[in-house]
Amino acid sequence: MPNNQFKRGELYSFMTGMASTAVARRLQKNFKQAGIEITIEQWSVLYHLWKQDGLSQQELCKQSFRDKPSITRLVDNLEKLKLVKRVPSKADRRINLVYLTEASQTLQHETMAVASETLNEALNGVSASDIEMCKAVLQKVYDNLK
Amino acid sequence: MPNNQFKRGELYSFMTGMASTAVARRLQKNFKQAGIEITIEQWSVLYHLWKQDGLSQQELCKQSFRDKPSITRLVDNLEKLKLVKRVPSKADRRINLVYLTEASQTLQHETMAVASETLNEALNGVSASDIEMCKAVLQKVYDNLK
DNA sequence: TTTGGATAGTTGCATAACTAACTATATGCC
DNA sequence: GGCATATAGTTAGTTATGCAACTATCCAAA
Repeated sequence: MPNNQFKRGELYSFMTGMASTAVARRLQKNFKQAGIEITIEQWSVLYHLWKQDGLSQQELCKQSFRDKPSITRLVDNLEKLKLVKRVPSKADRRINLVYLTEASQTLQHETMAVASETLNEALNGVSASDIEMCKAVLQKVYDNLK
Repeated sequence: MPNNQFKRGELYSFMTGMASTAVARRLQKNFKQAGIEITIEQWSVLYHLWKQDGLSQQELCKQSFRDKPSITRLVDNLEKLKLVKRVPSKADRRINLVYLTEASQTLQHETMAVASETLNEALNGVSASDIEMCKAVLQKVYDNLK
């Protein structure tokens, strides 16, 4: 086994996603402060629907990197909040297509503004090239484990 | 508001900690394959006790970046598994000191080996200098939000 | 046509997270 | 001493995750 490039104390923060946890927590807090009453997990589902409405739950699984039960329950909760609606596919009755409601359509700009602000807070003082480097490493890590 | 340095599609993966989630999941899987029946959250608590045994729950909160209820329940579950033991402090009866058991002391090397392997998998093909850069960015992000 | 395998989604169970409200103990100031 | 305040830890409620087992539907090959 090759020596791992992380020293022992650094291994921990990488393993436990210290930075991304902090970002997620701050985003949640900023949503709340802006009067937006959704969780970041719910937001992440809406995020994909804003890009393309009417995705199936299966497609939401893939795009949000969650398993099927997680999506089932997130969509359950989003439906309770009247932010999405399940519509059975006519072509294949196994499939539920998930559609945005008017309420969630209007949420898009508001939440994206908060997310951008949060990201600016998080990345304050980090150069664009360092961000690019970091993104590339994280992508590589993800691909390595896929 | 300044333009944020992430393009829209990239914002998402950063916000949701795609890479660190993948690492955590893989580590959990590798623990299981090695016959180690603990969660990575439990492991992260033991990790701090291996560095210094007999920490209070409050100190575990700080070091593992969790709130008090989370630590209460993690210690509950670790105690059920006979991996730690709560000992009330004699100096201050509000405080529980958390001590490793023999069983968890022997777990240390085994789990650290699996963690190192997992990290090597994750970082395969990433240069040492890129890792340094990435670590620095993540640390900066964490500090920005602290 | 039927049967067996694959796919989409749901449900149950255990663990873990955050918030808020709570108990118990310690400490400092009058 | 006694009261206010701070600190350590627990409990309750909601949301989310992972795994395993389940139902329903589709499809293809015998």
